[in-house]
Amino acid sequence: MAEHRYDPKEIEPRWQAVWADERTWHVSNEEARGGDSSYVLVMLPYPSGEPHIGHLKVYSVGDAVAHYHRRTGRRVMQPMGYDAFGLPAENHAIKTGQHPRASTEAAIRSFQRQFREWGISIDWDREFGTHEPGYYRWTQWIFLKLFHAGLAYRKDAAVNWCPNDMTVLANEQVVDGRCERCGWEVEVRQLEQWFFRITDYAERLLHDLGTIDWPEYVKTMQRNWIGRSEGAEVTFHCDELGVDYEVFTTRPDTLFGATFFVMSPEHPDVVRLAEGTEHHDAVRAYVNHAASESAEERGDADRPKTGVPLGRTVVNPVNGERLPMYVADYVLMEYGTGAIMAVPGHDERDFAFAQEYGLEVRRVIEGGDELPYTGDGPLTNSAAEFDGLHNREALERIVEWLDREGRGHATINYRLRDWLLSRQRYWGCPIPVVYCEKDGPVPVPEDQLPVVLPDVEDYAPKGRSPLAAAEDWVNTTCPRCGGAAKRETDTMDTFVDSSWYFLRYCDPANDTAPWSREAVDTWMPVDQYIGGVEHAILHLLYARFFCKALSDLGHLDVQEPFAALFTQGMITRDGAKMSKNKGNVVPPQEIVDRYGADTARCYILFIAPPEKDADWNDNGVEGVHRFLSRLWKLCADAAVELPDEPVPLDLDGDDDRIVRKAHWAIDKVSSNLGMGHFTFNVAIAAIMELTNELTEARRGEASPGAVRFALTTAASLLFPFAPHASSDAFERLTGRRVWDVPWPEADADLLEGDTFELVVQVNGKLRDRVPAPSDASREDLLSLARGLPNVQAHVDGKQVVKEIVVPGKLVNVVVR
RNA sequence: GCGGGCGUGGUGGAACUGGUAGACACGUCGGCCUUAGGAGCCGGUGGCGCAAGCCGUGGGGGUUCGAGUCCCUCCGCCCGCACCA
Repeated sequence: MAEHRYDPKEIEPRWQAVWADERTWHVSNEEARGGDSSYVLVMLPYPSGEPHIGHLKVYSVGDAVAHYHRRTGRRVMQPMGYDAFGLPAENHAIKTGQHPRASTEAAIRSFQRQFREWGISIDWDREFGTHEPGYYRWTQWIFLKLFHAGLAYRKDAAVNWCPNDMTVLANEQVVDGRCERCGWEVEVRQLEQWFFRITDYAERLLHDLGTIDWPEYVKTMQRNWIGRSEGAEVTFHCDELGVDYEVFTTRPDTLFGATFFVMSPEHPDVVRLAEGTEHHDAVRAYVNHAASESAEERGDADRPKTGVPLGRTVVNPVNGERLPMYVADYVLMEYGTGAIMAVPGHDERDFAFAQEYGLEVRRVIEGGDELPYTGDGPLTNSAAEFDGLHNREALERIVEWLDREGRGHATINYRLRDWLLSRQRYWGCPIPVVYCEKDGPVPVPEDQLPVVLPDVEDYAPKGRSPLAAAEDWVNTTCPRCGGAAKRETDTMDTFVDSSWYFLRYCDPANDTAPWSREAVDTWMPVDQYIGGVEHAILHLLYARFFCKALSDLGHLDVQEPFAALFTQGMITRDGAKMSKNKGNVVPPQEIVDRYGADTARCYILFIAPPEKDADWNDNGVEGVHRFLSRLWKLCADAAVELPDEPVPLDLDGDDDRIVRKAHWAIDKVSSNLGMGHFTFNVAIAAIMELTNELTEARRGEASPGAVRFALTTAASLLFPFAPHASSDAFERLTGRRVWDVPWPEADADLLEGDTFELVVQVNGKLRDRVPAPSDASREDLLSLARGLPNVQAHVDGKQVVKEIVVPGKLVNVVVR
């Protein structure tokens, strides 16, 4: 007997060399245009240190999908790149003085090496890093396109500032009042910054969620983030200052219940309003106090309501009543207009405030035992023409009335804010703008791109970008007038870099345009996008926005970049997130060194359905390694021991069993990989079952042809999960490259046996199982069932009420 | 508070439209082989019971010949959002 030993250390590098030498996974745009193509994309990694176990998981998932698509007849692009700008490398530079480019590129080399060692089928001809001038030149180009379209603009606004990272943040990067990256409490600062006008796209970003195949919870998160609400804008006039104030309300039906009016402490008019009243000092003190509080303190809905009167009034447009004005921090400047009409009878927050300050609470909707009542019902205490109307009906009438009178109109409000893209940091894409004393902000002309990021001595942020110190670079001339000018020293949010990288993969070497239309038309949209949940809002929303904006500007023809999305769960250790602090990190390199990449990949896919979090278990790895070892050895032994015969025409005994099992496995694995299914754990279990069947058959009477067929099938089905072992076993058995061979197809005739196991129940309880012919009639099955001793024992002496037959499945005899 | 998801052996998890609950694997127990093994192979393993059998998918109720799956209700856990007017 041949003594083959499964040795991944020998097998894996050998196949990796083949794939590298032959550029097996390269696919040209020309090839893709010729046939059915598929773009399988895993979110590009941020290269820092070494890849971790999460990378191994996400690329194992992506690779399984890519391989399955290829072998079912599609031309697959699976590219790779690096989200190379970013704070960790810069912080490392501050600590060590090492240029962020050096540490980043070292990390990239480590990622590259490990991706090759894992055998991921990447088209390396399309690789890039977002920090390369050849890439960010086009990031700047996109900025200019958006600028010229009015979609990139500069404004002075209250912005989120992270005191630890020393930079402003986008709204999306503030979680619970803290910096999404470092966890520090965010402060509010008034600064002039660059924004992308993503709010112009709020409606489309919301609506088009209906057109894409994404997990429902991700869509829900995006919907919540966009936060559409329908209502009305209503004008309240302040006589004292002769100014109109608009408020947004979703409940114009409660207008007659408004008893006061509240403005946010950040509202620019607050202090001016109080001027000359006895409340002026108190208002200033309140505003200053609010500014000193963190977003987290401010955001607490449970704390008691506070506020100060402004000493002014506004007029309620529906009834002419004068409402006292207040400033209170429960009104947010960033939502609506920064001012509200307060209806304490029908709003819990307004009610709490009214209680605190002894203000009138008026019921204008019937219903509920006590106030505040937030439900529906008929109007009361309103105007004669509205009283008695159901409030939903009254709502529309009141808005119509406001509209006619010019005091308001129906409108839609969104929670979404414009995307603040400026960052006061060094290691990012320079914003291609110069400031001229005469012409103001002037965009750098396209033919002068890229604006290259200069080297600096000191990376430490000092409240302004470290780039400001690069004086030779900062001082330039105005492209418009030729006079002295200074460059923008902020860099772009790194989410800008990653909002279009999937387009660049389509045409990565293009040096006259970011992409050709033909190239993106060939590949876009991404057929299957795969990545972590943490990007449910940030990256996935920004990328969608970019696609829509670039399409509107005529550079693209896709509204949605990612037709289907899959989000994978985390790998934990002892139930906790792996982290260096906890000392529970499993480095993929260690597992790959010990068991080989195939074992590592299979284990991670076998452990649980990939969308779930799963706990790492060292023993589980051993089990998967045993399986691969057994299957590979069966194949390697059979290749030399068993003559290469065809499968016998008449199947019986062991031959019948293993050939049918092979077809069963084909069916099982295919249905767990196809049509957006990601149940790799079940697919791998099916290959294990086939392997177990074959281990047993080795002791039996199976013919060489049948065994070879079943083993070849097992090796072939294994390919998406363990490409090295699969390629090796398959080649030994057939002399062919498994990836050149189409995915096996199950023979429907062999999926259905001549006989099946009839389940026999009495009163729904299992009483026996007997083999029955597949083509047996209902009557045959019934009489077969009735004849069983165990059935008779439960039927005797009782009356048969009903008999249920499910052909091919079961018989249920109902007795009383 | 609002929205979404989940609850199955000692463990991770299977179970297509309601039709054999627990596939596959880990662990564990027993055996073989070994000087030895944390290697390999073979077999058992939801609970109770000598057995026939009974009980079992978070608790309770319902629909059905038949419920892990459908409906109602309660409990527990996870995730997202939250002073959003």
